Amino acid sequence: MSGERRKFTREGEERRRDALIAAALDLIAEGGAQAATVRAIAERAGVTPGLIRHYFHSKGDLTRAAYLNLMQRLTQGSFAAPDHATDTPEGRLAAVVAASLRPPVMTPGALGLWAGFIHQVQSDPAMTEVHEAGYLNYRDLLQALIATLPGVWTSDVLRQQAIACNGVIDGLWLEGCALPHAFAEDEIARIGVASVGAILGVDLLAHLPPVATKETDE
Amino acid sequence: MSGERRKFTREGEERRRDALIAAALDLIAEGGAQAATVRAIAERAGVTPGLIRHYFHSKGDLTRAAYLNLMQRLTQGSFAAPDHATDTPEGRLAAVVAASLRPPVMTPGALGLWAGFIHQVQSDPAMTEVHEAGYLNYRDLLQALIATLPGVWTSDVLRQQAIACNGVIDGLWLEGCALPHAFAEDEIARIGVASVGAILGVDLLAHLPPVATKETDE
DNA sequence: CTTGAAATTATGCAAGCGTATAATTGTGGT
DNA sequence: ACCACAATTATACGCTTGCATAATTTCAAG
Repeated sequence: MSGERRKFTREGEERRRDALIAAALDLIAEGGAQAATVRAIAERAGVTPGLIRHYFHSKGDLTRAAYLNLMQRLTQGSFAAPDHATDTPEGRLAAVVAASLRPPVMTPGALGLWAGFIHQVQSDPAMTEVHEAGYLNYRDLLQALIATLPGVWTSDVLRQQAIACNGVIDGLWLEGCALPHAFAEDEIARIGVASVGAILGVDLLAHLPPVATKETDE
Repeated sequence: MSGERRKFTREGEERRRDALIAAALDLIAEGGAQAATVRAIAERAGVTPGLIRHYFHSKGDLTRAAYLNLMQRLTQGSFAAPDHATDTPEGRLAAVVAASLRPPVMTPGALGLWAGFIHQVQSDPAMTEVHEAGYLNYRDLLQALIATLPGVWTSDVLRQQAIACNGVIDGLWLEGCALPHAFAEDEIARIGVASVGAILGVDLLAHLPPVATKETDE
């Protein structure tokens, strides 16, 4: 009657690490950083707590790995265009902005996730570096896209435009995540595309890609 | 030799509540929500932990009160113009935007503080309400300011402009808080004023108020 | 079929958490 | 000068946390 020892199967190291990271991100998104305890993460990943310390030197290590993973997926989600049939610079830019302000990038869970890391980003130098790299990477991609637009600007102006566009996108992303029901369907994406266009002096709204309805990606 | 019982003085209820709230906000800003334990808050406020439950029904109660306090101070910080000698609509708007993107509103601690509450804002209906009210209040003040600008727009366009302007401000605030050293002195404020101007089709940069140097506010 | 190393589980520990409750102390009214 | 009451401190309890370590199980190689 005494509890039998739990059966298990050996998995590759990579799969286990990924599963643990995914579990941690899930929990942070749902319940904040405080909900991502060692025990909860293990349970969600289908293992026992001790295994975490077998794959990660400490909980902080797992946290850092999870944040890196998150940043990569966020940038990819915005810049990996699903089917940008449009081949004009305006069309590509509008597609990136819209993708950043729609699911699955703009999601209540995404905001909680991001917020759950902020303090560690500010206090842990290693995470500050990851954050800064991710931010600058996103902004540089955006700036490269802006540079393809018709018109010529100095690199200084270009930089300021990229910062400003990145700002609108982030700010609208934030508000759309925080108060989803305060806006109409796809309203944030439309406002974002229009605003980026206004900042750059280009009409982007005409290139707003339609919201994907039920496409099974793959 | 056994520890003598600690001396204390009675304070007014309001002062004690304020002190506890201030201590909680300090700790969250410094170390995230996890650092704001009952014991740490009490120590920071100069009292013993039990007193918290004498003034607040639970720790969650204290947290809610602290968030309300924070939101009020943030809005006030942006809209309580210090010395807006400028009396033009453009000048007033530029002053609000600039104030939102300078200390003491734009501060590393402010971001940590805000992020520390996000999850509770999303899960606790009472805090969702406080957040939504604070957001809409800020946006409405902004929209009222925009409406005083020359030119006539439909209320629909006005609403979208307010959302967009609020978005740039929030986004730039976020990035300025998160990566203070990634931008030049007052660069964020300048970009913010310029971007809001671009979105509204008005030249606001000419009205950018100078950064206050050493004025002892009072 | 055995064996041995690696992966996984199980158990335990010290510290910290929020909360409840009892014991004291300061203070204004009489 | 006292006294009662509210403000404050002190103590204790049950629970959870991250981490360390020992005991087992899987699985591939020989």
